Amino acid sequence: MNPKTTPAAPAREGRPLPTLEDLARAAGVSRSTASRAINGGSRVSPAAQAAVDAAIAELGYIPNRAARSLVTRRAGSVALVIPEPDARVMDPYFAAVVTGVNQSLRDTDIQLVLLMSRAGDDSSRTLRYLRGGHVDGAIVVSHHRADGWVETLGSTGLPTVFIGRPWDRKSELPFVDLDNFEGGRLAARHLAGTGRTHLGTVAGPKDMTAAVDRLDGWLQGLKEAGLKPGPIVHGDFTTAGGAEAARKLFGQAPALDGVFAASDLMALGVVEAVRGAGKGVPEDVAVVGFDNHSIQAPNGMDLTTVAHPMVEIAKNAGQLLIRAIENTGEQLEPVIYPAELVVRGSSVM
Amino acid sequence: MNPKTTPAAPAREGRPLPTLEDLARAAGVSRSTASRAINGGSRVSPAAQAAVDAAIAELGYIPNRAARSLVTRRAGSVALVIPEPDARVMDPYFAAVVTGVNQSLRDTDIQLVLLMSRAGDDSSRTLRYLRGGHVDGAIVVSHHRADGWVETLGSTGLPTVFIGRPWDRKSELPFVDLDNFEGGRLAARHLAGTGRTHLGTVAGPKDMTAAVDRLDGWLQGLKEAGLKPGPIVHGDFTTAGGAEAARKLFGQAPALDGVFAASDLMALGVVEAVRGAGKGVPEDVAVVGFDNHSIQAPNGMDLTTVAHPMVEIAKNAGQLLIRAIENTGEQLEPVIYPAELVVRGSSVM
DNA sequence: TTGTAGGCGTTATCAA
DNA sequence: TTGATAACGCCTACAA
Repeated sequence: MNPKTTPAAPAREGRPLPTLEDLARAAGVSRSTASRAINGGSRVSPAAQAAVDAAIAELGYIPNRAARSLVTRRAGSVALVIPEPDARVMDPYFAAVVTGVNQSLRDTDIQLVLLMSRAGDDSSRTLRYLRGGHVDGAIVVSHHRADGWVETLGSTGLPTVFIGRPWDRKSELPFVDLDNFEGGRLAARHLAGTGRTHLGTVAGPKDMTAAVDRLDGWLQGLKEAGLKPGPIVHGDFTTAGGAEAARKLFGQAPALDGVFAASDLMALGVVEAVRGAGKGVPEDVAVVGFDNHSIQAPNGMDLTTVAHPMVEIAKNAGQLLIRAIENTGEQLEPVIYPAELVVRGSSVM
Repeated sequence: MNPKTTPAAPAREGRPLPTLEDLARAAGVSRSTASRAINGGSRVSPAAQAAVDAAIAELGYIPNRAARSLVTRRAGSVALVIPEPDARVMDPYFAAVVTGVNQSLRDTDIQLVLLMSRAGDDSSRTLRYLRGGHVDGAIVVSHHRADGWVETLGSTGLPTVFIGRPWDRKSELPFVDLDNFEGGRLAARHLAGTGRTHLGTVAGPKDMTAAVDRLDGWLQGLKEAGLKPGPIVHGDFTTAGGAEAARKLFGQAPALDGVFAASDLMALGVVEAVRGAGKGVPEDVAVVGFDNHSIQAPNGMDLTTVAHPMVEIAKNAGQLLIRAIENTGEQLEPVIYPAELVVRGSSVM
């Protein structure tokens, strides 16, 4: 508890906002009746309801949520926690997640707030926010191994849902995820099935479960197909990272005829690198990505990829969170979406 | 006041969070002393302070912000309002804005929350959130003509700063912006100065001041140079939109030798379209963008553009908001950054 | 330096 | 159907 520079607290100027008291007086009813009229209006006479409604419009009354949440123990908002440096906050993946979560909240009176806690930054500020009763629950996305969100949130009792399997397998916290393992396996099967034999891998960050699971599945698939895994390089899920990784790959093994990249963005980088080296996709090198971002490589070539219904997954996470908040005592189980391969031009001629 | 589906409110399970009362008891002091120890510790004996600190650690105490804000009238957080459909939420511009605002809050105990209110969606939910005392102030970015944020927020008294000049010129609300008019003018001067005479325009959305100001400045610059404005098409600030606009442009006037696009993303689309038509940049057509996003066109050609220090601008907006919240009564003036042209390969040979 | 008492705006309980 | 009244958790004069 040592706020750095909490600014002094001179109350804001201007007329104070109207309170329930003011509203009740204007409507000629008691505070309690006004309160009931505001919240659904059960056991309120039509006359009283009308009077209160009129007063609301006249005064521009809006309930003070701090006061309300103090007694209801509900904040009326949920957080989407993004433990990424702000630069990466804005990639298509997060756009999809935001879209999906918003969809799940559409018929609700719950407001979504995005919380970004930079790694290395004082994430305890975010934690205080989360635990201080500002939100009724949290969805954590893009969780990294060392960020500690699982333990931290798990111990607070704040309803929490992860998008993407969290690291701590013992954790009881529910999550929604794609079957990343199976996705990797499908990629291996596909490339093996089309006759590719010298395969390289551009894996994702080692500290994210999605990357690890995709890699594990891919290796398992290769094994089942009787193929040896070729060189493996880890990228950061970005296009530039994918290109760089691909160059390393071909530096180690110039004869590769197939590459699996753990994200479409990286796959795009791989395509660039292959072409930059004067080779063709898919004639010389087949490329398979992951996510089905419907990105096109520069000259209109489409990427073979593993479908990843991110919007749907995020939406499901939102619904799960709502159930966790309403907490009927039920144990919420993880939800895992099946993986599906989408074959396009980058891997078959 | 008619919450759609406010879920029933069964309090969350589990042990209740420790309260100040619990803390004080554990520390063997009174509530007030505990409170003082928590908030800066003035007039607290070292012994009492130590006892309270120990109890905090032991209990994992975190103040309930709803209760606190009820009495202090401070929420400890500010909102960044983004009135865009969630799909567009995640472009580089917003990434820069988030980065900048976060920087301004770095030494503060204030948490930044992102609020996205889709156009067409019930933005009153966002408004209730804003007015309900959940935040101490708001920064509005990407404000559109019809979204009503100026009037709405202006009337609430909530400290508000706009990034980008708001529509309502009468508004007293402070804002931070680039000198977009001058930026457009610089672009015109530059193209005229390099001998281009048949100029096309890819303007931005008509309902955003940045787009309008850039266009006005550009037209003014052309006038000063004695050039007639060629065809004008409005795009949506995206690459695809820019390409489409460029094709229309060349459909109307095939002999264009220069194009000004009101954003780098659109300029990129213009470059694509020009090349797609078998012409060269800059030999046949010079292209000038806006924003200095340091994007490269596919084959490594760099864009001439108008610099737009978005991070810096957003940071300034955050600082302005903090001052508005601390409100020493001073009238906060708009801040306008000078425009600067960055000449690169897309406009000169 | 400490503790007591009152109030912030709302909802919930319980008589009337 | 209505209206007192008591919390909710915290801060802050004020008095000790």
